[in-house]
Amino acid sequence: MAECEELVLKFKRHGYKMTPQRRAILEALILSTPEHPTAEQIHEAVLQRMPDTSLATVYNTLRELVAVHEVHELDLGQGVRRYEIVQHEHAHLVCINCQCVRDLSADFSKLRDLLRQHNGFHPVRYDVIVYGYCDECLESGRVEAWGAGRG
Amino acid sequence: MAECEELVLKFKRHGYKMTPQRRAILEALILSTPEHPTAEQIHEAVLQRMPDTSLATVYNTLRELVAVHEVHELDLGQGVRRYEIVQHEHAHLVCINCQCVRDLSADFSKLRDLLRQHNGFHPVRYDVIVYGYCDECLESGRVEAWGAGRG
DNA sequence: CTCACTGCAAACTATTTGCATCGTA
DNA sequence: TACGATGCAAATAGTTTGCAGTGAG
Repeated sequence: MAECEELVLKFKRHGYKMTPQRRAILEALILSTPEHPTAEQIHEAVLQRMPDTSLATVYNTLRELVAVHEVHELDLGQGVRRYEIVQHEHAHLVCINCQCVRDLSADFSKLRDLLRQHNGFHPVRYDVIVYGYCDECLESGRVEAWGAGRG
Repeated sequence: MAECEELVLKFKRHGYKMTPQRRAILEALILSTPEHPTAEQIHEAVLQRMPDTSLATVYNTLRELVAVHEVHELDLGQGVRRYEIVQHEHAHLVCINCQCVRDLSADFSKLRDLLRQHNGFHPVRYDVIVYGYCDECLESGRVEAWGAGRG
């Protein structure tokens, strides 16, 4: 897995030591990035290879990866943070029924233009989240009151 | 405050009883919406008029307001939820230094178009967050390493 | 007069931290 | 070998919940 070695090198380049736990965390992260895993989910994946790894180590490593801008921490309004390897610009589609998360390629040029005009704020990062229902939920009838909208 | 009576009526219309605590919460929410207050901040404001109001009541009322779509709950990646009265479509500008939050009027038509093409997801709500630095922070020199970006 | 709402305190959940031990560079 | 990384358990912070008493409709 070339992608993994790349990430390992980047990590070392920042002065961090490479341990088996950290390598397992990086691998789990790469393999599960499309699912936008939580720290817990990464921990579960890591446990299969390194049964004694603690959740605290996962959190610590993730914090370091975020600090060196190799990983994005996502707050998608679910009360849990999710993580993804830094990649091309995209929006997140969050299903408010099954909580799954998908990517949607999109460029934020219009938003950037708007901010360029609107003096007074200096953007660093964009987070575009769309809440709604995924097809799987709608088709399987798991969403009851879809369309009614009464609380 | 006409806006407040309107909200009170909407709230009653959903079958909820109106209590002095709830009225104070609605008023605090209307007055402080531009600041995108947290539950704590709303609680503090409410305490000035109703000194015995509990934080739990604030949370409960906010949950109900969110359920009937009168209020939006915002998760801006700060570890706290913020609240705002539902209003016109806009993006949020979040200062990663002082944590202040501003609105930016913007329409999400391009994003909607993109989603219409991209079958497989049924949008309900859009959340556009821009993280960066506000002018106040940059001008006052409160941001040290601005531009360097080294962790 | 009833049942939804309240305050309080305890529970919960996600995340962080302190500390003694371990292992990479 | 030295010092950063680890596991564990305890601490923290935001939010939710259970319960007995209160008050809006």
